[in-house]
Amino acid sequence: MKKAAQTCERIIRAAERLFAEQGFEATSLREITQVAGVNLASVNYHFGSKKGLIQAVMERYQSVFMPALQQQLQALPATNLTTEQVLACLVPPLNALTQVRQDGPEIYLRLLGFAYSEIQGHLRRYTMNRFGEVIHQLFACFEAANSHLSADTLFWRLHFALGTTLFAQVSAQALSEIARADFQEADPEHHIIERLLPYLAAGISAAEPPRMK
Amino acid sequence: MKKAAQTCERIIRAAERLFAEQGFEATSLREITQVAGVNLASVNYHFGSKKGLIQAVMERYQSVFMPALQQQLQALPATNLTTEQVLACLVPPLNALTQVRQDGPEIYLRLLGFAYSEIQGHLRRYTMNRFGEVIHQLFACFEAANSHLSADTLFWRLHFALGTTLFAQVSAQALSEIARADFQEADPEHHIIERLLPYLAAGISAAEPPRMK
DNA sequence: GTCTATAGTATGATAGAC
DNA sequence: GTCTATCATACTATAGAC
Repeated sequence: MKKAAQTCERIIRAAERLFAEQGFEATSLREITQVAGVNLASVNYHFGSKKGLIQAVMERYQSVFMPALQQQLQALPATNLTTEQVLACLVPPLNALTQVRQDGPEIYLRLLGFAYSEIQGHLRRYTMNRFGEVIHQLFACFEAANSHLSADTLFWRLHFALGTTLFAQVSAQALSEIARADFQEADPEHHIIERLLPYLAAGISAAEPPRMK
Repeated sequence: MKKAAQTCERIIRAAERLFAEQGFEATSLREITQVAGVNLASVNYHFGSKKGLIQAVMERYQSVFMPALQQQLQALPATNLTTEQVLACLVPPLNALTQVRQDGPEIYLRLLGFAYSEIQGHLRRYTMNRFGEVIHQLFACFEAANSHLSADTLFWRLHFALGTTLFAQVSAQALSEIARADFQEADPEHHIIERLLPYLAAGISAAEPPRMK
């Protein structure tokens, strides 16, 4: 039947918007099905459970983002890597998410942020199982670009950078409103990523501080 | 009666631990009262509502942290400020939170993180009303230390830095476990703040990138 | 101040008619 | 595949006895 695919898509599109706005736990199946204009029971029919729906939503983005990232990483020069170059690899895969949905890049980062801060352990496990290899490649590139740093310092800084990005996106809307009021900034959040990259690159590559005892 | 103060304190101490571990929404009054060993109804008797309890928990920390921060800021030199110096002002007030509770510094940062990412609008309003002046002083110091940056760039970067810090603390436990496994790091999370400061300082003060159109 | 009992509401999930 | 109706469960909050 044609109806099924239509219902699935309506559910997915409503769910990803609401999840990105409010987080996973704060969004109820009732809300999703109401916005989607479908019956409450259809979520469980098509996705088994709320958890299944969450994974289906993430899968749509990861399956575009991760291969695109892999491609970018492989196109990097083998020597003289810079942190800026590696960070720049993340931008095209992010922009490619517009093919999933018009505002796909923002949606995906927000979903990631909630996945990380809510204790959705199953999501982290699922991502590492499915795309662990790409993630490791990305780490290796950062290591190549930062040979002046010890492995543990780089590890922490990369997670700081991930945290900065996710947090920035989750609070992007609120911050944009404040910024607009304070500085007459017309820019919507499209350019947050441009503001972010210099900050991230400088933070990641900062000289290793003397280790105090 | 003596009983009342005891009950209040048992509730507060249980609540702040659970809130810091799981977030505000994910922690139920049932869980809190069970851990505290008091009756379910006593929360509403003593604090009026769950929202009232949340504010009482935050107030205990803010009322120590904010005056200490104000004192640090006033002791800063009037000229030649550096970003590192301003950031360093945040450390003693944070450490002072051990007087609220042994693990007060970690607890407070985690509470802040959840307050920020969950849409606890009332918390933000309450904090700005109560301590807005100190926050503005802090911003002014960062401006003085970064005259090479435009006001809007600095605004974004300070929020990035706040995000980095909160996110780092919320994921500190998970990251510490991974780090311990990967690098035989014995350090518990005590030193996260030391790892954080160089990253933050470099990110905040990074040269302004050429503005692309 | 403390307790029991319960009202009132919202959730995820499912059985069964169509 | 879709719907209605409902179950089982969890939550915040409160009334009223002690």
